[in-house]
Amino acid sequence: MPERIISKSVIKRLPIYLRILDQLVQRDIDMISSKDLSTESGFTAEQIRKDLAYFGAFGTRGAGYNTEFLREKIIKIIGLDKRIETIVMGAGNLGTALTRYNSTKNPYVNVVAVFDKDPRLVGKSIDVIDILPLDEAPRFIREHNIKVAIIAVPAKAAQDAADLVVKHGVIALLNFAPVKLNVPENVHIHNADLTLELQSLIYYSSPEEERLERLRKEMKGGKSGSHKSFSLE
Amino acid sequence: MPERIISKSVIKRLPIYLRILDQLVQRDIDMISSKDLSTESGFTAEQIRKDLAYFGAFGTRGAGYNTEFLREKIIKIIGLDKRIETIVMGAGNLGTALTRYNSTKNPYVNVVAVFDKDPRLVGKSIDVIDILPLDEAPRFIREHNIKVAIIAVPAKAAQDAADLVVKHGVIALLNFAPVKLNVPENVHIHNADLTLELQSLIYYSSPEEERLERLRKEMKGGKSGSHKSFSLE
DNA sequence: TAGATTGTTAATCGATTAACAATC
DNA sequence: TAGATTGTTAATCGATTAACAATC
Repeated sequence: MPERIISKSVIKRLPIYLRILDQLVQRDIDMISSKDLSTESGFTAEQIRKDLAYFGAFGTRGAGYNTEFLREKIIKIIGLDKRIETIVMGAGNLGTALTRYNSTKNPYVNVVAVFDKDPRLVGKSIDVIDILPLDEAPRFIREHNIKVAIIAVPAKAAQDAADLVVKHGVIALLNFAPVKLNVPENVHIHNADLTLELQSLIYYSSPEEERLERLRKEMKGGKSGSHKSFSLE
Repeated sequence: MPERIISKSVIKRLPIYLRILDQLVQRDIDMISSKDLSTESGFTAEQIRKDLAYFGAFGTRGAGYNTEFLREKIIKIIGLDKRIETIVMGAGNLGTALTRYNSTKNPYVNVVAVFDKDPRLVGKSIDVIDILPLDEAPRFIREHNIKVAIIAVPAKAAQDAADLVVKHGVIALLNFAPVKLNVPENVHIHNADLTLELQSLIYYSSPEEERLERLRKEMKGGKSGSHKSFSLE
């Protein structure tokens, strides 16, 4: 049943496998077992085999996976076989960092333009990528058939930026603004809210015992006073 | 049983609830139901109630949650009640963006120093935050009792940067470098690999039918030729 | 053939959703 | 009291892990 929908968790692991395969191919290693992929990726060998098996039988029993072959397969599965062109909304520090990185070091995705509303930035460029005014975005998106955009504008401007690009054909957004964006349901959003990441990390920044002690204390303070879950057991 | 370990998925949602509560408190709204929290956050009301119930009974039946009270609780649960000081390794565009954002707009976490090995950057500052040379990091981490660090250096330098900060007391890392970091098991890592985010988003950047068509084609090309999962059913 | 490793099915685990009694 | 909404238990769903037959 190829028409089964593949879960997001599986899709999220594919680029990790791909990166490892890139390195293996580069080092002229041409076979790898799920066990070795496990060591490299941190996922279990069983999970890796299962993930790959959703898409076909790409390995050879007794031998493992041919790195070049598997790499090509994953590239095609994700849809990275044609060079993907994307745009960045916002030419601040974050937009600049993302543009720089993805116009040189990302082998599969290319930033082809950056848009900003600040007239002092417009006309400049980030490496060889031009910073264009916001109102040129519609035409650019259409002409280049842009499907993916990165939102790196301030929170207040994020919904407008999203609306603008979606209106002209973008259907996948990587959102760095700390807001929940509302988009039509055919549009996919990945939120990369760095503040949230950092805050949830704080939870783990004290030693285990301290954390549990803190929780125990907080639970005691429950709204309705004493409560059965405080029992020592 | 307060000593039960709380799952990562729950912890990841807490900062989202917190942000909403921040806004509600600011707007002087003092009660909110799980239903309304659901609308704001996108999670189901049941899930929100369940998440909160792990930590205690913070609501009032028939009425909902007191925003200020719940906000305080979540702050204490995450451990954001004392102002958290963090450092950024790497003063490139990404490091600069993260420093800027988290020294002004993040209400709970503060970047207090940035480290870079480039002598041309050292001595400068990002807003009011000094860029310090790498070899001052050990002393700084100890003196300020830094527990959280953000890795924003190039891939090649990331493991060294992680080793350095961990050696001197850091136990939580937010890693932006596109590499798997090896750390002792008491150290927590959140990976925020923007390249991977972008690549997995590409999977969703073509319309559903096209995606399935692509998969069907790829499966046909399985290593070992024809294979039972290609059947039309 | 013997050894290795895949692909797949079954078992387990964990997280989400549904339902509802408790209670404000 | 009646209406609303929580907190909690039970049911479902989905994802991971284990086991092993298939096969290179």
